[in-house]
Amino acid sequence: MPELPEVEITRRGLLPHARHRRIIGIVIRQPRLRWPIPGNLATLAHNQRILQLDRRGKYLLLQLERGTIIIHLGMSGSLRILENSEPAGLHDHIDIVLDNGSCIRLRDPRRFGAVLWSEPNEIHGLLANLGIEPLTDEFDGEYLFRATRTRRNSIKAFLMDSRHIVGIGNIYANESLFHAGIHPGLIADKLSLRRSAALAQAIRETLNRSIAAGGSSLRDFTGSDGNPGYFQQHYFVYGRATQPCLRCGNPVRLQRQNQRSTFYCPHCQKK
DNA sequence: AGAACCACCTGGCAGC
DNA sequence: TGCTGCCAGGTGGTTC
Repeated sequence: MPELPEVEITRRGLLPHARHRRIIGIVIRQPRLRWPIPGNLATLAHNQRILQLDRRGKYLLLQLERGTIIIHLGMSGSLRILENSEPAGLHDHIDIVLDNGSCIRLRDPRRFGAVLWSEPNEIHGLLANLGIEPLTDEFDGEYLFRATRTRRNSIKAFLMDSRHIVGIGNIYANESLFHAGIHPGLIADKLSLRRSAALAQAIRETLNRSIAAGGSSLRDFTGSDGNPGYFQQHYFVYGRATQPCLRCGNPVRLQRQNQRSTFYCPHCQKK
């Protein structure tokens, strides 16, 4: 489920349990994620304190004293804090064992996630070409307008391209375009300055609303049977094909776009 | 340079 | 009940 809000909720949920703790071991049960987990990760991270937990786009960054553990949740990944003695499930691929008897455990059934290592002062290749963070002040209508000027693909594909903007996946691209009243098939460089401002605002509000909703159940990050706090959300268009638009009542339409499902209201969203 | 498509993997669900 | 086919929240690499 992880797009920017889910990763941010994960970060906030883990933070109080992980920060200032020392890593005393790493248990790798299944190294074959999107890329192999480095075989020497336990050695690299051993005995180091977790100084900070950052997020860049959909990547979580465990900043250690000398290096960084980079975690991506892929399509199906989730992280929880558990007692180290808690038995691991089928898809629990790696534990980062902490010095207080707990561990950070990654579950990822589809194994599209990643756990990688970055040396101090190294800019990892995966992070090197990432675009703007949509929740920063620099991201506004003018920025979006300028960034789309020469882009001839659809605005939806543009929003989902992490080289331009990070953190917006299929769900929040659909939802943001709905809230801005913009048709997902609009060619990006046809977006007016005025509508760029509406879209930038819709993106911020959609992401922030979702973070606020998920943040209300952060306590679920601890304990053996809790789900990460982002499990239940309702959407305006995503997953609602043929159902009435919550604004105008006309049926929500489903269309394939760049091999992804695109949901929109043909009445509320115009090219 | 930029856009379109494929691949990686498993689980869940609809339809038969 | 069990099989088949299709779908899924991401994204780097390849091809055009």
